[in-house]
This record gives sequence, C-alpha cells and structure tokens, in this order.
Amino acid sequence: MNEESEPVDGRKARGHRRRAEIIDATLAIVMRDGAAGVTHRTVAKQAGITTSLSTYYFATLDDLLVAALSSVADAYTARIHQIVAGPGDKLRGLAELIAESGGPGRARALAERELSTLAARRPALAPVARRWRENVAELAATLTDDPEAIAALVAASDGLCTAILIDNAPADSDYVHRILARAIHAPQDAVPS
Amino acid sequence: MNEESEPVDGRKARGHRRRAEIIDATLAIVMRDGAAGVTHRTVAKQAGITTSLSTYYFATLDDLLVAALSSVADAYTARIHQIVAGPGDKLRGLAELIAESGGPGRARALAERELSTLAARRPALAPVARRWRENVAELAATLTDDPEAIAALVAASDGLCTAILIDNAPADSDYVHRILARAIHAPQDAVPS
DNA sequence: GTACTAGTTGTACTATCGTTCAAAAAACAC
DNA sequence: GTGTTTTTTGAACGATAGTACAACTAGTAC
Repeated sequence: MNEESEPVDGRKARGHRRRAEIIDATLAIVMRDGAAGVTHRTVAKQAGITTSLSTYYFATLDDLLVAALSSVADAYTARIHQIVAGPGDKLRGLAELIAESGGPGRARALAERELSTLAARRPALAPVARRWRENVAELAATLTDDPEAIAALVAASDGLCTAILIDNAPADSDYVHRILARAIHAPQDAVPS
Repeated sequence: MNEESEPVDGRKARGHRRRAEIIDATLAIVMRDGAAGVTHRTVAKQAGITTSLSTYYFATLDDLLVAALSSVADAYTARIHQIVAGPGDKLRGLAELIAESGGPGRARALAERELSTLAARRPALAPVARRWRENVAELAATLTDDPEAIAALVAASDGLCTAILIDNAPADSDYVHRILARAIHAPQDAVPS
C-alpha cells in the first residue's frame, strides 16, 4: 500500500505483483498457523512458487514478517480513517470494527496481535505495531480533547480485542460500544484521591 | 504451585525439584528470547541438564509451555489475591502491579503476553491464559457490582499493559491509576444512545 | 545382599530450517 | 538480431529441530 508508483517496466510490474502475492501468502499462513508457521518454505508453497523466489523478494524472514504486519496494519488504518472521515457515529464505527474480531475478522485480528507481540523483541516491527493504537487515538481525538480520555479509549479498545480474541468474550457491537463510551465519557475527577 | 503434596520418596522429591527447575529455565528462555526460543535443547542448556531429561519430564513442547504459562499465571494470581486480601487501596495496588510492566516486571509481563497469545491456537493453554483477566475481574468485583464496570476495568488493565509493553508507554503508577479509576467509576448512563 | 523404581545420560534417526548460488527463462532496449 | 536487466528455478550446504531408545546411576524396600 505504501509502495512506489506503478513501474513502466513489465518485469518490475510482475515483480510487484509477485511481492504482493507473497505477502498475502504470508498473511494466510499467519492466520492459519500463527507467526511460528511462517518459513520461506511454507510461504512459497502457499504462494505456489519456489523457496528461492521467496528469499529473492524477502532476503530474511524478518523482512517478510515486517511486510505482512505492515499489510494488516495498513488495512486497519484504512478502516479507521474511513470511519473518521465518514458521516456516522465514530465511536459506534470503532465498536463495530472491534466486534468483528469475534467473527469474520478474527483471523486477521489474531494475526495483528501475533505480529505486534513479536514487535516487542524485533525493533523493525515496533513502529508498525504502534500504528493501530495511534489510529484509535486519532479517532478518539475527534471526540475529546482530554488526553487521558483518549488514552482510556485506546486502552479499552485494546483490552476488548484481547478479551474477544483470547477469552472468547461476547463480541456484541452494542456491548463493546457501551464499554468504549464509558471509557471516553467518564468525568476526569471521578476519583479525587 | 498447584502440585501434589510433598512426596516422601527422596527420588520423587528430587524429581519435583527438577521439574520446577526446568519450568524456571523455560521461563528464563521465554523472557530472554520469547516463546519461539523454547526448544528442548535450549531449555536443557539453560537448566544445565541433558536434552533427554527435558523430554523425560515434559514429553512435548506444549507441555512445557503450558507449565511455564501456568507458572507466571500463578505468580500473578498470588499477587492479585494479596492485593485483594490486603488492607490498602485495591485499585492502587492493581495500578502499581500494572506499572511494574514498564520496569522490573517487564520480562515477566511480556512472557505472559506471549504465552497468552499462543493460547489462541493451543486449546491446552486457553484456561490458563484466562486466569489473569479473571483475577482482575475478581478484584474489580470488590469495588463495584456493575458487570460492565468490571468488564471496563479488565479491558483497561489489559490495554494499559499492552501500551506499556508494546508501545513503551509511560508506566507511571499514578497515571495508570487514573485511567483505571476512570474505567470503573464512569456513570453507566454516560451515553444514552 | 537382591529386586525394584525413578532419574539420567549419550547417541542417533529423520525432518526441516535459513540461506546461498550458479544457471535458465523472460522481458526489455537497441 | 545482440546485449542487459529482472525474474525464476533447482540443488545444495550446514545447522538445528523433535523425538526415541537402550544403557547407566542412584535412591528405595526387603
């Protein structure tokens, strides 16, 4: 998504398409078997290419993981920007996005979590892993000026995702929305202590 | 921690000690290199034993990971029960526990997150991974009866941990406490919509 | 002492891993 | 057509993985 403009060379064009295919194959692996299942060989088999071609585009496995995480992060970034720019209730839009983690978006959300967790140890992944939370903060900033309310909403979003993914908590959009609203609309002097 | 009572047989006693050593070694590996670094060989080397002895106590790698996750989960359970049973402000105690993830408790918290993430794919790990959130909910239940307030506090706790671990967010105990208080003390009719 | 059980070791098998490399194939420029 | 660049292949290297297994040691019971 953050690639250069279309190349005129037909070979490079094919190369870019191939690269995207490999990233998609990597994501498919992460969604099916987790990040631990990502090897040059499994990715190549998934993409229907030879192992060496996978290493041709991504010299190291880390490169592959960075690209894959960037891809999911891009998707979420687009979704949130769409919500922010759209006409509807932004908090409800976020709630629906989060609630998807319990259904059709579960594999994708899980992939994002796995790759983000990797980021704690691989510096190359860190800036990409931060994006989801930055995007939520951006959305929150359109609803309030209180920085702690923003932080509270970001934390609530992450915590709800965790609960839905790991705990198999109910992913009811209305329920998620109520928890989110509670986080962002709480009075800042709730507890004077 | 959830083992049987002390065996009288000196060999079995040694065996139990050995088992605990292996679990500790596994945790050390997870803390240093992540869950991906856990192999029978690395664990054995860390524990100063042979590879076959590691497989003698834990036939499969999953067994090892379950035991390791159980161990960290036990530690957190003990900490939270201590806070609940103690005389001090329970919410502040939780805030301090969470804030530790930014400092001395970082490796341990990261290990818990990594193993919990594994739980999404390995059923054997699931019940153990749920414990942390159940414990926080237990603590929250001593502060309010509103189930959504409890859920909000649990989500906030998890989200704050994520921010501290992945985002390298400031882990100021007072700050964490304010976010937590905001989650649990918000009025339930903040947003009528 | 013998018989028995639990812990421990060394070795080895097969599989898969990341990575490299020279060479072939394809698309381009001329 | 020739020459050049990019993509693609097949094979191979060394390293490490999980696991199995027979043998050895050490504690226990009698």
